[in-house]
Amino acid sequence: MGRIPCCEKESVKKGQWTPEEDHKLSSYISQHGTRNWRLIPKNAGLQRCGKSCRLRWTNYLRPDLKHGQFSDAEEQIIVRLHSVLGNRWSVIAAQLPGRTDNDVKNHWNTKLRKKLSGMGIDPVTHKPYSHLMAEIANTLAPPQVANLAEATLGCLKDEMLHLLTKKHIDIQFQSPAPAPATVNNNNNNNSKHEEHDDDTIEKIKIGLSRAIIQESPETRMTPSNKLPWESSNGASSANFPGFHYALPSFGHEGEGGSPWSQSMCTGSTCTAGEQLQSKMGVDENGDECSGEKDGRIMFSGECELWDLPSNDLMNPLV
DNA sequence: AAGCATAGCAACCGCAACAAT
DNA sequence: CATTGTTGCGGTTGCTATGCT
Repeated sequence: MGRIPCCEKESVKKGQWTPEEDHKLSSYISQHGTRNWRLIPKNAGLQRCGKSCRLRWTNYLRPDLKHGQFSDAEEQIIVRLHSVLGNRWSVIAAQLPGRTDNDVKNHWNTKLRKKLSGMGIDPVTHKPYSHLMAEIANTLAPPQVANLAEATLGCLKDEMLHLLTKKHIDIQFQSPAPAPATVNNNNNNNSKHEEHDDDTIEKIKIGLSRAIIQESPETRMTPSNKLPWESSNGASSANFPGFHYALPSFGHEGEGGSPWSQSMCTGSTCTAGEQLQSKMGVDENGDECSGEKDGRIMFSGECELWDLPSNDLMNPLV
């Protein structure tokens, strides 16, 4: 039972396409168009699944495709749109002429995600890791913070180390620190890798403690200050010329809801309703928030998180 | 020079949305 | 309105090229 297959699997070829197959598909489509992908391989004399033909055409053979490197401008658009739309690659690709969703997705996964991480920005939420940690600490009760921090550090250790290093915070051990009280106390099968992880996490803990001491709450994250994850030589802005995250200020008191919930509408976690509210120019309370301002489309519930010139958009966002 | 690790890219798979009947 | 077929999308895998030890 179940769904019928899109083609007879046993008589269908898989894997890399040959130039001959490409030629057959291209010439067939140039004559007959792309109506009914199921019939195209049969009529074009190809031992391929219709789905495979469609993919090959849309991702590689289409004459309007660009095949070269992504430009800085294209990268900026991807990062900006990803911060609002999340992994909606087709919508993002629609703003980049000649690029496919597969191209954009691959470029994100292989380059941009790492680039952002290297800048100390979480590629999922597009918020600096330091913000995330501070927001967690602000939101949770102390015992929860401790548990969550322990778990989070394991996942984010590389990015955290990078961030602390960039901030010139000494993360070397000065005296042997006591081993963290983790659940992993199996004394016989501790691999070298696990020891290294424990060391790394311990270093991060120390670095974070020093970071907190070095930066009083009054001096951090004020919008007029230099962005906290920018290196002193401005390397981050050099990576994305003209790219700018206008950070929301840290609201500790006197604001409705946590800073976390207020600024969450920036990535894949954003609900469709929230995105729509953003696009419609209202925030969750119905107050005017985003929309078009001075010829620039403003996104996100914070109004400031990022902005994009409206003529940058090739196609209306769905 | 050989072996291994990593990055980049092309392609596949399963699911969901949409259209036609 | 229900069913069936088609298309589109996003996640994932696997292959190849390149770099490193």
